[in-house]
Amino acid sequence: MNDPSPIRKPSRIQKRNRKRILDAALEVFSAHGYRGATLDLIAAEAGLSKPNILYYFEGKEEIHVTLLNQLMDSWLAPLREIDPTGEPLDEVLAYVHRKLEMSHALPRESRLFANEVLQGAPRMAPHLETVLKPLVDETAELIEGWVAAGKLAAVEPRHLLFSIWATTQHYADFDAQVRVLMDGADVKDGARAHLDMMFLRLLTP
Amino acid sequence: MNDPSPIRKPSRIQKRNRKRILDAALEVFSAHGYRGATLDLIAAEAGLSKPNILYYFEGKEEIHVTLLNQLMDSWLAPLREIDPTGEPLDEVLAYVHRKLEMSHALPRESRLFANEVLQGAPRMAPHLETVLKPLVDETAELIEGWVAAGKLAAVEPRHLLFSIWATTQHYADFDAQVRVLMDGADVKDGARAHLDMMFLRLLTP
DNA sequence: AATTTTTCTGACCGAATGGTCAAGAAAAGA
DNA sequence: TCTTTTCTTGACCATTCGGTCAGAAAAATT
Repeated sequence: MNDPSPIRKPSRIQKRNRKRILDAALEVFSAHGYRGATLDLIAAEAGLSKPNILYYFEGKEEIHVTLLNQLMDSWLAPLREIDPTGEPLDEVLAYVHRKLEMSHALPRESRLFANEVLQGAPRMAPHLETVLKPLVDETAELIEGWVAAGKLAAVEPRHLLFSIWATTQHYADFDAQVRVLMDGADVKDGARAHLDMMFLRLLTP
Repeated sequence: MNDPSPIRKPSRIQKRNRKRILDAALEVFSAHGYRGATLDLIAAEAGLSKPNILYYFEGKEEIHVTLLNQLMDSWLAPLREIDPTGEPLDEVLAYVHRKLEMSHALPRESRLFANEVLQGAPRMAPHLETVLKPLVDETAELIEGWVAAGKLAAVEPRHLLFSIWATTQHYADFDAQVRVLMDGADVKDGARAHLDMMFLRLLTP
């Protein structure tokens, strides 16, 4: 009676406003962390009143969780695109490129994720277990197969993935530091060339 | 009159309690971020009353800033230890080891730093400019010299440093994720072997 | 147009939080 | 021992924050 009915499909206004709220929340959560973000800030950013925010979402936490759930999918997409039938070296390097591209195109998402994991992933532990882990296990097996077939140099697949994630997301997550140290210089192309060489040298059998 | 005199040298009790407070604050700030940390939590962790905390520090922010300033020194120590007269490849790989070792021995410090930079380094921007940047500029020149002398493969020094920081600190900052994906397996030795190989292959001329 | 349903908001509320203060307890100094 | 200084705390305070609610405004439905 006081709720956007969970049965009916969402109205035009509902779709528009939920989108506005989630976009504003992404901005605020990624910039201030979960505790640093306030409903008032999100409301202001969204151009809506605070009670109206709470008309569309049950509370601060639900907004955050919704954001994280949505993120997980797009965040893992590049990993899912690795083609088991492709040329191993090309596939991994293309994955590095996709991750770097995402870090550049979606820095807020990267920081939202980083913030959550930094705090111990209190609101995302189940997702890590049920969504991320199986996908990583599968990918690890694939890479092990490629290594065994002599298509890639001997690497521990999970540590390889950690290295790829760490180096690509670093440009989004530590942007404040990168900007200080690279003042003005073109970061993106330099990063791409560097990571390309690094993983090429690491993985060439 | 209400302040630990800034002129006199600190008493035995002052030294002990300031240390307790900073240690407790490191624990709390690194686990919850600046906003998520509360004086009550810090006080409880330190085993002191809240007003007593505020007898030794002017406020929450001063504790945080003190912590960051102290951190900066020990954090950059491994970089300062690079010997310009040493064997280039050995020097860089030893630096990687030191950073990985720190990530393992001082994860709270790593997360404190990560938290701060993630939020845009609001309380540390000056330090990054005045302390970190000059040191990085100097190190970059050193590495460029080594590259020009054919002692190292051609790399962009700053991106190399980013890669080293990102990959080593990842094990502390994203520990929650690493633990999920590596359940039980020995992380430390695997990481060391992996990073060793990665940077060896990258930097071998 | 009349009615029902959805969307929106001003005014509030209780809890949490950073911080203050007067005065007591403990050390240190004489 | 007596006095002074340092250290400690219970009781408060003002603000912020997540959240509620009654009812107004706007859409949709009839």
